[in-house]
Amino acid sequence: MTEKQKEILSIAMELFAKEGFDAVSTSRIAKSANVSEGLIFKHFKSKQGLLDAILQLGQEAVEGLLTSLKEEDSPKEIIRQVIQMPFDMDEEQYHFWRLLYSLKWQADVYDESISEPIKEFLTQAFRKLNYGHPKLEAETLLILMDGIATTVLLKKPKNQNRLMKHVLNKYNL
Amino acid sequence: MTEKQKEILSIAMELFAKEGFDAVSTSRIAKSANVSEGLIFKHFKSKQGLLDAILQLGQEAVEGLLTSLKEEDSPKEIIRQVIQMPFDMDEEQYHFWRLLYSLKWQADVYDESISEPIKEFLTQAFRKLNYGHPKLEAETLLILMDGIATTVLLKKPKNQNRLMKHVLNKYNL
Amino acid sequence: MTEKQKEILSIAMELFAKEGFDAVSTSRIAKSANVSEGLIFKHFKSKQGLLDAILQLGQEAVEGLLTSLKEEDSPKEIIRQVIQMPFDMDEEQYHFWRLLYSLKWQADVYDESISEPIKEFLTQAFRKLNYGHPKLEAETLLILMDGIATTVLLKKPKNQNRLMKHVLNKYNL
Amino acid sequence: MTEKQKEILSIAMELFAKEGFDAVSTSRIAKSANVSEGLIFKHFKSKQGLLDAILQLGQEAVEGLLTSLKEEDSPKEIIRQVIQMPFDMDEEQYHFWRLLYSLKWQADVYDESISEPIKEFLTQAFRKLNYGHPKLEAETLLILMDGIATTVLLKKPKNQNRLMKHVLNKYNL
DNA sequence: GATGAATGAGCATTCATTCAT
DNA sequence: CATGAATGAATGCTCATTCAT
Repeated sequence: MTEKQKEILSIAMELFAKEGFDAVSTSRIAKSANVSEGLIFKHFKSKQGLLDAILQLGQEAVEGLLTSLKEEDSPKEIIRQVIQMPFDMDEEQYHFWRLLYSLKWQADVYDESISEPIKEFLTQAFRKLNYGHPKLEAETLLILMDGIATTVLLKKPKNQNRLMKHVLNKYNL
Repeated sequence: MTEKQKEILSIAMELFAKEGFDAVSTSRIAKSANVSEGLIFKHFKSKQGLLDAILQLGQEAVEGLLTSLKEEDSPKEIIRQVIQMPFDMDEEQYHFWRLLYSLKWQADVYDESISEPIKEFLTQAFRKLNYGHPKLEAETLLILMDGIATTVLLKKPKNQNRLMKHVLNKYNL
Repeated sequence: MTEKQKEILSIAMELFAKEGFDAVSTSRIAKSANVSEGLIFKHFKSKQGLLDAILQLGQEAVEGLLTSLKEEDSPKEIIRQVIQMPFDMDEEQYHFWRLLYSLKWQADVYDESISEPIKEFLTQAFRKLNYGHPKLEAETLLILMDGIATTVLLKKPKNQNRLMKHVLNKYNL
Repeated sequence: MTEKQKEILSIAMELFAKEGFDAVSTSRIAKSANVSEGLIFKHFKSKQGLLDAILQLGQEAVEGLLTSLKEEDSPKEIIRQVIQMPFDMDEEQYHFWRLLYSLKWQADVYDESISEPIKEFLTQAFRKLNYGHPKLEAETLLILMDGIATTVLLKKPKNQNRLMKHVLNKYNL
């Protein structure tokens, strides 16, 4: 992958994340990335192809996270890690997740495949801890994390730390 | 407001909700509503004006909900009502909220003014019930409700009822 | 049909005829016809749709010619009329036929439906005149007329009249 | 000329012939010929240069045909040879002539230089056979052959042989 | 109130072509 | 000889919007 290709991907992800896929034209991406508009299409075939490439890259990063979850077997630690997830993102991750969350609202794109394996881990963790409805408990926690991610992505709230501790506390962590 | 105006608003809300504001052209709205494209601009000045009119109408409906909260003074009842909110929406409300939630991700549009008064009610309710951090507790519950609303709007899950009961149970309701 | 629509059709036909469908951009047509480019698409949906509208119009004109052939029952007169056809075209017809002939070479577009009924008339005429192979004779004459039309459309030769008489003479007319 | 150059020429001729010069992009030629797009421009300077090279090659082949006509001095044989020309083409010739015929309709490209010397031969042949208007007769025959070539190139008709004999018969051959 | 003709800017995409390697 | 990254202009087409009727 060329330097320019990376530049295009990074700039496009940022713009898509901030303003939405439809609201950003390929011409703007080209200008922001200081390349010709044609180059985008040479490398990524279409605007959609560009988006796909971005998602592909993010997907791979996400899978890294999952591996670390997989290696953990203390149930408390698994729950703790899931709760902490949305609270530490670097700039790159921030853009990726913002993009992913905004895409969910576009027609047909909703895709739960990312959260499905996490739900599995959580369910087992809650079962080990003898929760009454481990699956429902896992779902509820994931939904809460979804809400937290949304808040973090949209409001960048100042009391993130207190919020995190409050949630950890709810699960006796 | 004429019959045609209502028709335009309703159709536009549905399309915006399902596919996103940017992804729906005024021409498609006109065709779907069986009116001329010109009429949309006669009545609503611009595409943005059309969106504003939709949001205005929804806002008024939301304020109705708030009034009923205001008249309630049992803290448990207030919390119960907030938790139940996302679980019973009719078709019209469904479109409105889906639109509102999708708009949050567009540049600059984020607007917490709707949830702010609810947060106030919840904080007071939790305080009356002697929760340790009533404000944080209110924020957390609202975030959870946000996550639940997202799930309901995007996945229309089948176990809505169990989920609702599970959450109510967490707050001893 | 608006004045502007007619203008677009006429200008487009001329440009397509002179330079070929692919070689003429919709932007050039718009400029030549003094209308906005958008208008072309409002009225004719696509560049292809514009071409179709042109062909449609020409087709109707051609069918007029056929009716006059149909009413003729002297075989000699039928043959004479067919031979004379390519020699008297006004400017409008000239453009139409040039366009039609140039389109034949584009992939897949070849369409003999126009000449088929004429071939039928000619075959019967030659049969009445006791030609040995009336169908083959009709085909040959049509092929010759095709060649003549090509010459007339491309070279606008000066000796058209002599050529016409020479051909008429070959068929004892 | 390298193998790759020949490949490019051959593929390009076929595509130009089938779909028209304008309708075929250099990128498609490159892909079809399994070479890089850059190579086409290295060898042929421009898309037009590529076309010129193709025509050049064809021209040389045509001149071969003329030499054999030149060596024939029986007038009947000359006429026979001209009539037979369009009826026996191999694949390569077929593409070349289809391309040449399609190019005639493009602006300005009409070029009679190829047929001019043949017209000369025919005129002399008809004169030797004491036809009344040898030049007009030559022109008419060439026009008929043009029509026949068009038919053969576009329709690949099944009765080519009967058609050829019918024409030969018209000239007592 | 309602239509539909008309616009001009912008869109994603493709084009022929150049050039460093 | 050959590639493939890179360009900038042009393409067909859609957009939100205006306006005369």
